[in-house]
Amino acid sequence: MQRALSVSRMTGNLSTFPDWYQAIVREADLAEVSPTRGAMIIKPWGYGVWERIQQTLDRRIKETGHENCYFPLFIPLSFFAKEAQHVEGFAKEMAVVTHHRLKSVDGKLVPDPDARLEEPLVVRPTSETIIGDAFSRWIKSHRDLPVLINQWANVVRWEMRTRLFLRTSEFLWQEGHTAHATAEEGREETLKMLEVYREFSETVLAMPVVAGEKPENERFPGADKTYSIEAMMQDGKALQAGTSHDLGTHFAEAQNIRFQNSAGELVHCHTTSWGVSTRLIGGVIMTHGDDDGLRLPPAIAPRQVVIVPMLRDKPEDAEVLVAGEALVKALGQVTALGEPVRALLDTKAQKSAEKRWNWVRRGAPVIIELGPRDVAGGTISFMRRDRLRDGDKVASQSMSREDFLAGLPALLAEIQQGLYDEAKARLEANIRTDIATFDDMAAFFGAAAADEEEATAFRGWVRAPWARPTGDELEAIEQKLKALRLTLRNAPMDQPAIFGPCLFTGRPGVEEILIGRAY
RNA sequence: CGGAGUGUGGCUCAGUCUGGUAGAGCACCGCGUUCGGGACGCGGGGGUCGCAGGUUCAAAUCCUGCCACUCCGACCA
Repeated sequence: MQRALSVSRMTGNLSTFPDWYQAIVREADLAEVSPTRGAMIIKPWGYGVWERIQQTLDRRIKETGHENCYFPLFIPLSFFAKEAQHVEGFAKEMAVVTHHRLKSVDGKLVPDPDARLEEPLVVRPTSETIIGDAFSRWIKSHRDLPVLINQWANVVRWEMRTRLFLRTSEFLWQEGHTAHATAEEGREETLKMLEVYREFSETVLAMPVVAGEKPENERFPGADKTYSIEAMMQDGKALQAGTSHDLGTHFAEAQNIRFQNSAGELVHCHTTSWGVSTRLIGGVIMTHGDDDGLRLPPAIAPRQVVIVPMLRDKPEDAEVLVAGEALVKALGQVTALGEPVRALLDTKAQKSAEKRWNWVRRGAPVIIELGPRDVAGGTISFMRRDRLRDGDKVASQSMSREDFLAGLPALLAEIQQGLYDEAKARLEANIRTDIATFDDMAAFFGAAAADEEEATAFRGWVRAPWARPTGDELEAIEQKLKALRLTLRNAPMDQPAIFGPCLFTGRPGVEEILIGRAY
């Protein structure tokens, strides 16, 4: 069987998975590496996916009472000195601006030594510090609370090794920042946004996740509690797809965010922050992609229906194009998944066969081939990207134009749901809950695997009770897991009533935790 | 920063050991025949062979230095 991609994601072992991922990013026209180290160029189709993510998530952020705003890209260096854990967490990956002018020296452009900034500026790795500073001025009274804001922005983290969408030195995200009067309100906000992310990921991205609390060692620098949604990729690895942090009063104390309560006392706010990034696109690729390329859930597909006109440099071409334009218009009148259908007539001067496969690779959910016979007969011939093939053949179907238009909302909803169900089944089938000892777990993850093929085979995750150790004991466990290339992912929100013994210590368990390999 | 590897047209790579006019497939351009399941024929454009030195009549090829990238580790939401 011919594949659209030159690389298969599943060839017995998963050593080709990274190649497959890169092939999709390139061949689905999503992004490319840029001349700037570690940063990516997001191409129109990839950016279109991001815009869909923005639109659908932004609506949810606003529906939960938040407002958008914008803070500066540059943050004075001194702002980071205020919260010790925070600076320790980010110090090693900050881009710093030290000069404001270039100078030509011996024909080479260099920063002008006379133009050194009094105080260096950090390109934001996240905005808690500068937003907290604003909060300290905005908030005086309990009547000012809560403050609920969000910003869509780019941030920079100077990572050692980068991968398109998954870890880049610059990435796009949204970061929500809120301030509350009480610990209880802060906790509620943190969990509310975690739930927004879970619902968004599952219904819009069709990407099932496990929402839970991160263990102490994986917390955001300066947070009381960090929660995450974790998605399982097709190689069995975990992708942290979104985080929500209960910052307690750490940042409020460091930045003097205080208010007078109704009793007249001056007290610290409780703050939160939460974010998702362009990494989600990487998650979508590794959740839904197949050997023919990307498969986009209709909710985030920039174009849900693409019409490829069958043109042959003959007089009837004009009729086909007219019919195609009319069809785009008619599709725009159809409402699916709560919005007008996004359709495109691909008039690019390219062979139709080529265009068709380009849209297959890009993951357009429904691809219509519109030829003279369809125009004459009033029919629509189309293929579903989620069920592209029937054996070796491309599975194409045909129906009347009326039936197609009437059935399209249900079709797009079915594709959306089908992609979710497929991923959900994979997630559920690959969380082992029957592993009771560390050695059994090590064996399961192929610690003793003789060859590379066995060592890189699909594993999934282990979910097991643990005693929630802390400090040095947790550190030791982390190191032990690291030797197996494993990490603690999160303690899922849905916990049973009783627990077996701790996988690591043998003591009575207090909750269940997920363990797996991660991106 | 440690270990390994790779730098040759847009992409994937051959050629390097054994120095002798820079190649293939795909992609791209033109013409023709095709076109509703990834077409074919003929013609064509495009590369200072990562960079800088050196050896030589002659360097992609040999020598020296440097740089970049990839993978593994370290690091990392």
